[in-house]
Amino acid sequence: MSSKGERTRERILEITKKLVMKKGFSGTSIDDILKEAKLTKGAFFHHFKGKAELAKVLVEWHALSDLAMFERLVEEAEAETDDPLEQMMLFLEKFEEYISNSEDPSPGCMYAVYTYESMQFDPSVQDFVADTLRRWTSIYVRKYQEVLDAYAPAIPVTARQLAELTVSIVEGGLIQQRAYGDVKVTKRQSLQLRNYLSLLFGQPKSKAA
Amino acid sequence: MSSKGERTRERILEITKKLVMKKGFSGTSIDDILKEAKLTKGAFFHHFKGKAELAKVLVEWHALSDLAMFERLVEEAEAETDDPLEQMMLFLEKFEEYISNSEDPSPGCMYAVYTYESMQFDPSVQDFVADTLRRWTSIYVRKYQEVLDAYAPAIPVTARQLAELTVSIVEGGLIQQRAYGDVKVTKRQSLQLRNYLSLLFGQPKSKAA
DNA sequence: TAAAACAAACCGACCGGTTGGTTTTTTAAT
DNA sequence: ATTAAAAAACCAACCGGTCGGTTTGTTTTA
Repeated sequence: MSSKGERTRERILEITKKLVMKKGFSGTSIDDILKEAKLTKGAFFHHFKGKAELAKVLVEWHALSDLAMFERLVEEAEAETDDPLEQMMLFLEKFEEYISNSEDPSPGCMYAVYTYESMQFDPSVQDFVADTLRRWTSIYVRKYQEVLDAYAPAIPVTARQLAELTVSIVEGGLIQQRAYGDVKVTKRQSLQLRNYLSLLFGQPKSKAA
Repeated sequence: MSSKGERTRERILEITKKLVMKKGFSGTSIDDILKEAKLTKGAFFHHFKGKAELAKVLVEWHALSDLAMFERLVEEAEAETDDPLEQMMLFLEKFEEYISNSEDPSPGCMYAVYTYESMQFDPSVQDFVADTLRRWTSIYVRKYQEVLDAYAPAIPVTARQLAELTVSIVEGGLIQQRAYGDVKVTKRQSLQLRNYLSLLFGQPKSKAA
C-alpha cells in the first residue's frame, strides 16, 4: 500500500497535469495547484525542490504511464492477429477510441506543451521530451518495419517516415481538437492514415513486382 | 510612410512573436519584451491597453500575414498549372520549402501556442484562433474539392477530411521539428501526404470506375 | 517516538499596470 | 523653409499583488 506522502505527491502531479493542459506550464502557478489540492506551500516544497523539479518529475511521470498505454495497445493488437498490417490498423483504431473517448473535454499532448514552452525548461528536460518522442516514434518504427517486411509499398517509403507521419497526425489532430472543442478530429485524421496505409500496402510482398 | 509610432508598435509585435515562440505567452513578460525592444513601460502601455490586448493584437496581426502567405503560395501554384491536383502538389512543395528554409531555427505555429495555453486568453481570442484555423482549412477544402471534381479517389474521401489532415500534418511536423531541432521534419511529412494524394488520385475522373 | 507530512507566516523579486512629466514628431500657419 | 503649438511617443519612478521559495513550528503517520 502506498504511503500518504506518495498519494499526496501523486495528487499534486495529477492536478498539475490538468492545470498545465489548460493554461500551460508558466501559466500554472504553484499557488494554483495548492489551491486545488487544498495544501500549503510547506507541503509542496516537502515533496518537490521547486517548480523546475516539478516540471521534470511531471513529464517523466506522465511519459511513464503514456508509453505504457501505448505498449498495451500494441500488445492488444498483436494478440488479435498475426498480420503486421492488420495489427497496425487495429492499433490505430484502438488509439482513436482512446483519444475520442477521453473524459477530459480538451485532451492534448504534454510533450507539445513542453515543446512550445521549451525555453522555460532546462536542457535536460528538453532532451527528455525529445527522447520520449523518439521512443514513441520507435514503437511505430518497429511495427511499420514489420509491415514493410511483409508487404511491398506501392511507393517507396521507410518505416521511419511512416512513424513520424503517424506522430504528426496525432499531434496535429489534438491541436485542432482543442481549438475546435471537437473530440472527434483526431479520430477522423487517423482514418485517413489508415486509408494511406491500405493504399500503400495493397498487396503482400510475395505478390509484389 | 509609416509613422514612428506604427514602427515601434510593429517592433513590439515582432519581438513578442519571437519570445512567445520560445517561452509561450504566459512565460513572456512585458519586461522581457521591453528589455529587448529597449523601451519602457510607458511606451508599451501607450501602444497597448495591457497584456490581454497584446495577445489579441498579436494573433490577429500574425494571422493577417500568415493567411496572406498561404494565399500567395496558392496563387503561385495556380499560375503554374491548370490541373488542380498538380496545383495542390506544387503548393505543398512550396510550403515545404517555406517551412524548412525559415531563418528561425525553431519555427512553430502561433495558433498551437494559443491553443495549448487556451485558458489564458479570453473567449473572443480563443474564437479568433479557431476561426483562423477554420479559414486556413477552408483554403485547403476549396483546392481539394477542385481535385475531387476532376479525379475519382481510390477510397471515398471528402475535401474536408483531406484539408484537416493537411493541417494536422503541418502542425504535427512543426512540433517534432521543434522538439528535435530538425527543420526538415515537416518537409518529410509533407512528402508522405503527397504520396497519399498520388495514390488516392491515381487516375482522372473520366477513367474512373 | 522519531521521522514524515504538513500549516502558517513570511520574504525578496518580479509581475502587470499607473502616474506624471519630458522628449520627440507631426501638423499647420507663416 | 521657419516656427510654434498640438499631439504623439516615450521615460523613470512607483504601486499593489502575486510569483517562487524559505523558515519555523505543529500535527500525523508508521
